[in-house]
Amino acid sequence: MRRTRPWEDPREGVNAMSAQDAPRDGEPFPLSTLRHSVSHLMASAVQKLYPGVKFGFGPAIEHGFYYDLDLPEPLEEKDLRAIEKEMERVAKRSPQMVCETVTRDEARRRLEAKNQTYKLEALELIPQGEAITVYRHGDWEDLCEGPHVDRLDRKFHFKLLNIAGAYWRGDEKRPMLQRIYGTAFWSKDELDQHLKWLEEVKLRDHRKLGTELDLFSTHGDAGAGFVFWHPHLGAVRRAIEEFMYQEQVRRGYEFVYTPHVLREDLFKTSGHLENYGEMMYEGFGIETTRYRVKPMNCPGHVMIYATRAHSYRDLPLRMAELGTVYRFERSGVLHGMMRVRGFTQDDSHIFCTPDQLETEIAGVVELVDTVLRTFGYTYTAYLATRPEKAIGSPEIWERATKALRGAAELRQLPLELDEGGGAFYGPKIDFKIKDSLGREWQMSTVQCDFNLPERFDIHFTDSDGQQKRPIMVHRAILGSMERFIGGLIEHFAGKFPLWCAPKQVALIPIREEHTAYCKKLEHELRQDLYRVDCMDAPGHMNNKIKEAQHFQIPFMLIAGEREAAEGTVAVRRRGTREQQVMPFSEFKALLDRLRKTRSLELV
RNA sequence: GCUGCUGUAGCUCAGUGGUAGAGCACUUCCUUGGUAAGGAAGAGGCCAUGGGUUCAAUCCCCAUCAGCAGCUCCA
Repeated sequence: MRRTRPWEDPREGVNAMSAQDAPRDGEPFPLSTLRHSVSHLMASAVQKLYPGVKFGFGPAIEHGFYYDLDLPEPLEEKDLRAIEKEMERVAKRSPQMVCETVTRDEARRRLEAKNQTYKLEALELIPQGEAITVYRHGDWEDLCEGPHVDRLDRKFHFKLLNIAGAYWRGDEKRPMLQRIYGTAFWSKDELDQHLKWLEEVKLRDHRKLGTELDLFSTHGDAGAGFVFWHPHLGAVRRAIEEFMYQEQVRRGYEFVYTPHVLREDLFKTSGHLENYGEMMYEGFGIETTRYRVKPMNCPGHVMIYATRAHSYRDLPLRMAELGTVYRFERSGVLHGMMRVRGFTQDDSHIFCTPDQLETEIAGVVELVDTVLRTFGYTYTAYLATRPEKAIGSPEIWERATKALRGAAELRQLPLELDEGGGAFYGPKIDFKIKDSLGREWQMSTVQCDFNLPERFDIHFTDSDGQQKRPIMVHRAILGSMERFIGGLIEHFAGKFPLWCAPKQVALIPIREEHTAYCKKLEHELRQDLYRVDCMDAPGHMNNKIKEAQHFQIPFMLIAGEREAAEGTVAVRRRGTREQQVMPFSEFKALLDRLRKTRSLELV
């Protein structure tokens, strides 16, 4: 799953960008043009302040722009403020932007004169015969295809946001430049709104909430990239696992468990060692044999399939496992729960005949829809077709791709095309969800695989008595528990719906003598498997209310003399300050309904 | 892994070349309170780890580990 960042690369962000990109409000230029021009403005200001600077690329991106720079000294946060000031000055002093078409030789001559080595390389990237343009304002000019705004003294607002390293041309073998990210809008209001959004993103960060709500931890002492689930998040995970278990059993899945450590030879057979070896941890010996920790669950499931002969009547076989896998990730990419070295996939492999492929995929598409909607996610599906390097005959690719399309049609699922984006072993549909902050994530996936059945030489006996090759469908709905639930923390901002909330009910006695009543209710709810806390430690009621609120507990039940006498509870819903007195039985009925329907609301 | 930054109490963070502080949390006592912080006292730190520089290092330098913003790569 990939996260689309506020300053996401334009290749990823094209769709999101186009929506806000139409010129409006009498502005003759689209927002992306403004941002591209502001990146030029920034570059020229940097040039003024750091005369030796060399320039890389400086495009507009989804939420702003960046420019890559080669500077002898590392920039600091405070330097950005100085650059912003200089930008204001330059915009005032030399607002006119001019485009000039030049010959290739002329462009080269000018860049050489300024020793702009990266730009010279960029010049070589422009195909022969294409127009070469230079954009200039004041005494600063840039090799650039444009377009740009006409004047820099138009009314707009910008802010430089952060500094980071970035490889020249995105290639880790090339030098690393310094990248300054910024953003720009036509109105102050929109800029402020965007900055507020960035703040909100920060507040919801699952790592921050993870500490505040006592959800999970990672430990340098225990090793980077390994998640410790605390009781609170354990409850969330448990609820979601049960939900997934039920939904899958309903759809004919059967649950299996496979070992975490397997013979190295098995990964030779599966091809993982060859194709995925860099992601796998070193092997180790047990007696005279080499073993590996599994990076994927597929070989284990194939082992189970291969234990006996299968008839076409057995198929499809839908094998599911919450399979924990371990993969090597470079230290710099680790990120809270989102990018880790050990994680549990809600994995499944469907062994089916080519004829069953379409129906099976349609079933997965339906399951994806059910699950994602339960969490309030909307999503987009992408059909990823045959890449350059692929195994399997064109006919079978054709057939599988057709099955994917057919399944989507059956479920009335619109497909975006991701040409050549398939795995080498088969085509797939990926689902990108949109969270409550409007960010896109790659999550569910359903993939056809012709490779593993071939490698493990598994078959089934068809109705004509012939031995045939089954197709394996790999599918994950949540992806991994770590990444999914990490995303969920941010999606809900720690305010989980009742059914999967860490603690569902807090019971608060007004005075110590009301504890017995609260304890009784606690017991009753707990017998019905509710996660409930009677806050009976000595201390003030107000403090307990504050604590329950801090932990985003959906319901507080406050009980004193009146309630104990009448068998009622004073209910306070998360997010409100009002209380509502009702019979306990009525409250219990509300709970039951919210849990049963997995309601996203508390009413 | 790479570039830059960071690592001080459970959490959030001040601070200093002469062995440390705040708020919240925690403990104890007082307070029995009807809906977002009652009062008082107390405990808690080998200042990430290992080297160096220095009479002296939490502070300066180097390395390691971990984290943060990105890049590259991914569930």
